[in-house]
Amino acid sequence: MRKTVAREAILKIINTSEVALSQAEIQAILPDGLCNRVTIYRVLDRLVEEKLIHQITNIDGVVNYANCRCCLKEHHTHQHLHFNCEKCMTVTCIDDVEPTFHLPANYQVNKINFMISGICPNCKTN
Amino acid sequence: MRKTVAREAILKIINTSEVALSQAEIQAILPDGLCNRVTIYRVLDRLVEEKLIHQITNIDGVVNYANCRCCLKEHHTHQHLHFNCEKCMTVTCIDDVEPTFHLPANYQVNKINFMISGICPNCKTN
DNA sequence: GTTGTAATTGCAACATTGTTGCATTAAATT
DNA sequence: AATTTAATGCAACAATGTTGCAATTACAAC
Repeated sequence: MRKTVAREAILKIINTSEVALSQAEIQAILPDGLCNRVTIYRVLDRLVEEKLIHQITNIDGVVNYANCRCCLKEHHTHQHLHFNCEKCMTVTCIDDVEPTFHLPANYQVNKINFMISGICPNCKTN
Repeated sequence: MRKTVAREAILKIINTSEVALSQAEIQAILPDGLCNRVTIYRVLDRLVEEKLIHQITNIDGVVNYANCRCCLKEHHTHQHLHFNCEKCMTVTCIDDVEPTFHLPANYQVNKINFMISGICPNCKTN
């Protein structure tokens, strides 16, 4: 929970990004040599623990991270969709849509990860 | 699409399993030396293409495969939940639940992957 | 401001999951 | 039985993520 250079830089990248980002993408954005690859993984883990960012597993298995803008108003859940465009490869939160589901009794829910992949409106028209 | 030993063995394992299985799990079940690790990946890819099995990406990023028992009756979609127990680590189809969602206009949907992780009824009582 | 300490980082090495190119083998058609 | 081409095995690679440990740094106490 210390305010380190790596932590601040990574948090800023995520908070100013319109899309969810993977560790590799964050590393590419960070100034070269600002911190080690492993540090990024560890900072991301901590930020998720502290519930400052969301963790989203893409359909291709890669973990993405996003800010909590979309959830600030309400309760902090991940119960909204994420969309992965197969063309521009971006992962975005579909903020306004909260899918409804009903689990059989006795299931304890810890994490929710709803992903849809396809073509986003941007890529569809262009 | 040839009827090979590897293909038949892998398909049988998936079709008789109550839970979704990863490549590693299938390899562990297969008789030792029946086929190469790479062959398993390739057979699984083909079976998915031919829509004989389902592909599910777990929250931990590992891809799992399951049969289509639950979808035989209706149209062939993946629009049902999958549950990953954090204790027994199994991935199961929640057959009867079809979550509803509503995407904004102009999104083209190709794949759906709805995962929930937590504790399954079995592990909860035991 | 200096010191102490515990969190954080860098590095190297490893682990897991998945992919690719190419030569070899085998299924199935004739 | 011969032919064709899909399927396989092997080796090598690639991407993503993890771990142990020594070195560094944030920050609290003095």
